[in-house]
Amino acid sequence: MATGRTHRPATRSRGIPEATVARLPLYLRALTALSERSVPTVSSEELAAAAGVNSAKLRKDFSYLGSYGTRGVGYDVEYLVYQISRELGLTQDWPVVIVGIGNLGAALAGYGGFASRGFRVAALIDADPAMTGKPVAGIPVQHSDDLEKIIAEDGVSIGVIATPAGVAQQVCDRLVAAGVTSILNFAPTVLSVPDGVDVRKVDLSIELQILAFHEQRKAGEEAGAEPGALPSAPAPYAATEGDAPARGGKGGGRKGPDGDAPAVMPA
Amino acid sequence: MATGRTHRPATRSRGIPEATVARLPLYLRALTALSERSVPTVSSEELAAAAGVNSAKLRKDFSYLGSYGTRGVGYDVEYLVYQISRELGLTQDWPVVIVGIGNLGAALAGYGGFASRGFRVAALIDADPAMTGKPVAGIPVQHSDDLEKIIAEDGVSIGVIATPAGVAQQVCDRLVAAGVTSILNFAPTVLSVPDGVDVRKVDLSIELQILAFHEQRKAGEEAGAEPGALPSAPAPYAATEGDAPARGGKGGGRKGPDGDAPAVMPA
DNA sequence: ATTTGTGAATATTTTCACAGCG
DNA sequence: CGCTGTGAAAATATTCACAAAT
Repeated sequence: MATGRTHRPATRSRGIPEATVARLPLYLRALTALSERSVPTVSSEELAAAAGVNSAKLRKDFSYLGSYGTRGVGYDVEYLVYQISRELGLTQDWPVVIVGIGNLGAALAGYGGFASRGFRVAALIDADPAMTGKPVAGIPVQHSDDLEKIIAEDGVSIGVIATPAGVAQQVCDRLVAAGVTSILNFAPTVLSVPDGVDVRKVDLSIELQILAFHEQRKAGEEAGAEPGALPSAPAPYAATEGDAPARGGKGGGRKGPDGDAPAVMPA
Repeated sequence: MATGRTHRPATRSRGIPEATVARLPLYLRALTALSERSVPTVSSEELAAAAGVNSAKLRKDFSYLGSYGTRGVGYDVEYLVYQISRELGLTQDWPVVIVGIGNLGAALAGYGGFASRGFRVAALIDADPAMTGKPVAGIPVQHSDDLEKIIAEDGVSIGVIATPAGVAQQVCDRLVAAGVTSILNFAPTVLSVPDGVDVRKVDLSIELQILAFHEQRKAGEEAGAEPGALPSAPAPYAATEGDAPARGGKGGGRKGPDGDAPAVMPA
């Protein structure tokens, strides 16, 4: 899903399925909340509800980690918090650098959820000289000229890119060259990285588009058809020509000077 | 994946698989970039590379939309942009409200990727009276007292929650009561919503945790075992007791006053 | 009595590989 | 030819349902 190319069966290693890995943080969050309320044990049913999944799935997920529950009783909260943390690698310290300190970068820097897990914001990096030295969330911003040095000195292996899309790839290249092997990308671009480097992306507008899709569906279903909008099923095989840009029409093409690519994203 | 309970076959309607829907925005972005460079056609191979997927998957995805390509040639860029936009519901205008105007909310408000698709930031809402009237990204912040009125007046059906976790559920409840049926949640909480309301979540720290998992794997593989860290396979069935919080130990339990739950997230 | 852990059944997603069309 | 569109196969993921454990 993120690794370079065909390489290993993706879900390799001791073979915890990717889908399960993606849910572990969810369970961990729910468990941490219970832990804080000093709840000693939970059943799969309760925990599943708190995490927003169904209990069969949760039990199956946990079964990949080992037999950490007690039949007839449930799971010991503290014990499970520890086991999941360990599995996720959160029992060790992960220094992280955030590159691009605009609104988003600042939000990330101040985000409590990082510090409370094994993550430590080792440095904030921005290309704007005016930002250099300015403290954001209590951490002084450093200039991107020093990127390589910072990464080497702190032994950083995880980088967060919160720059404008236009410079994301070059920032990525520098991070990778400097030794970073995991990247969380907020810029709306596909990053290409060498094999062995993991990239995960968070694209704010993609999520909205998925919502729009479902929203549209709801509107179309609610009463046969909509006024202006297309009705439910625009039969496959181009039944809906007419107001579509005449297929193959190579001429001008609409789309103002605001299309999308250089996405303004705060830097 | 977000709808209330067992209800409809999830991937219902004209039956575009969820996995495909989730990739359409990706294709759209790549196509828009091509469109801006006035590229008239693309092959599945090229487009797949630009979108970061493999070409068989892309062709399969497009096959759910209809036969929009030309054998031996490829896909007409403009035509495909239109078809995907329409499928995603982006040919109509979606007014969106953002609740919680901290760093994150401000980043979202200024995010170019919204405006460039069918999304229009109809209002920014914050509970802090000091924020009221202050323009953020050119839009004046409104007070949350007026939330219901704003949603009704603008016919908003999509809401973005960027508040602290502690108030996310109540904000959600108000949004839903006021008529919002799709929610994008950035607060690290599981929101419960009535049937028929879609929720998608973006959790910044979850993504990092998934990266940490893979990062840990890399470290463990690279040379048999690690110094301090656990080696690759902590055999199932609790082989790894010892430094774990004695199972069932109900007493104190570690965990400072910084656990996680009330997550500080900027408001 | 409960509630876990898990095989087996089902559903979904990805990938292969090639017929068919332009 | 080259490239799409798609059945069929393979791989993943989810759900069922119940035996086993406390």
